[in-house]
Amino acid sequence: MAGIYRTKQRELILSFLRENSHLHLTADDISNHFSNRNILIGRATIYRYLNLLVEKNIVRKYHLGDGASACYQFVDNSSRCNRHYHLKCNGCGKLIHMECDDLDSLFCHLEDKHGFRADPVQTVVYGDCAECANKH
Amino acid sequence: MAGIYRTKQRELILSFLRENSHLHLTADDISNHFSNRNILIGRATIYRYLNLLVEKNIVRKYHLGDGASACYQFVDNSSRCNRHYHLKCNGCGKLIHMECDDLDSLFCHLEDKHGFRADPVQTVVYGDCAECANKH
DNA sequence: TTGCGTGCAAAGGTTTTGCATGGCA
DNA sequence: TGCCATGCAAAACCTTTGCACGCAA
Repeated sequence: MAGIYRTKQRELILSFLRENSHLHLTADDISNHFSNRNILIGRATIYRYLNLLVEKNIVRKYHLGDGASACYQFVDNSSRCNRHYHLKCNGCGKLIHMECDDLDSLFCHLEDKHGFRADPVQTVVYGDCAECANKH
Repeated sequence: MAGIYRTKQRELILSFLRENSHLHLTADDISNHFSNRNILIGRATIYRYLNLLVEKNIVRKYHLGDGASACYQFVDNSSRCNRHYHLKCNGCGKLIHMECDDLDSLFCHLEDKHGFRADPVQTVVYGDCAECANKH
């Protein structure tokens, strides 16, 4: 059985994720955040705890773009991040958080008509943002 | 200038991708396919050629799910794979290729109203398929 | 013949694992 | 005290790079 002890490191990591629940953080971001403040948390601890949190559905794991490293995001059920959608621009790499009723209804449609319960938090739409699309 | 020579290896890799344009293949899949047939193609060659093909928009690169390795898919402009959408089930891992007019209009909406030119080929919707959703 | 393409090996970056130690309950 | 969690280092994994050789044009 894992995840039953409350430790300093876990509190710190979880707080950091919670305070940045609007962002997609890499394991590296988390590691750097603490090493910059001279707080020592081993990378292994970070990875182990992140995997635990993903299993418990407390954080979400993404692979954004071609980058090799995974991103993690706190799942805040009370925030709007559950109600908006993520668009990732191939041109500038920008991640857009967008609220849109049409997208809401689309996800309902997928569930009602196709039986697929899509997860807006986890899904990322790739393409080109307005600025980058104009350049082409 | 790269990609100007026609070699045996490139023909083999491209044929394999084209014949499996409905699948998302990893570099490992490609490597294994040939090594199983005692055809020697170095991994470096595979990666270099795949990157070349991605640059030329002949294949698409994905990161599906939590897996660490990237997937590649031949872009067949004459097939329907350009007109349908990909749903990935978190439960069973199944990749669903779905055609849907509502999704078509959504992508138009994103471009018309939000200026975001979404790429349906590259975008994957995550969630639970009908079967897996019922289990919960 | 020229110069790109290849294979091998080594290096690079990210994530996982083994092990002894440390710390929560 | 028992057992999980931690940190370190090493390993595992995927991908890229350097280099000498091979091969297409």
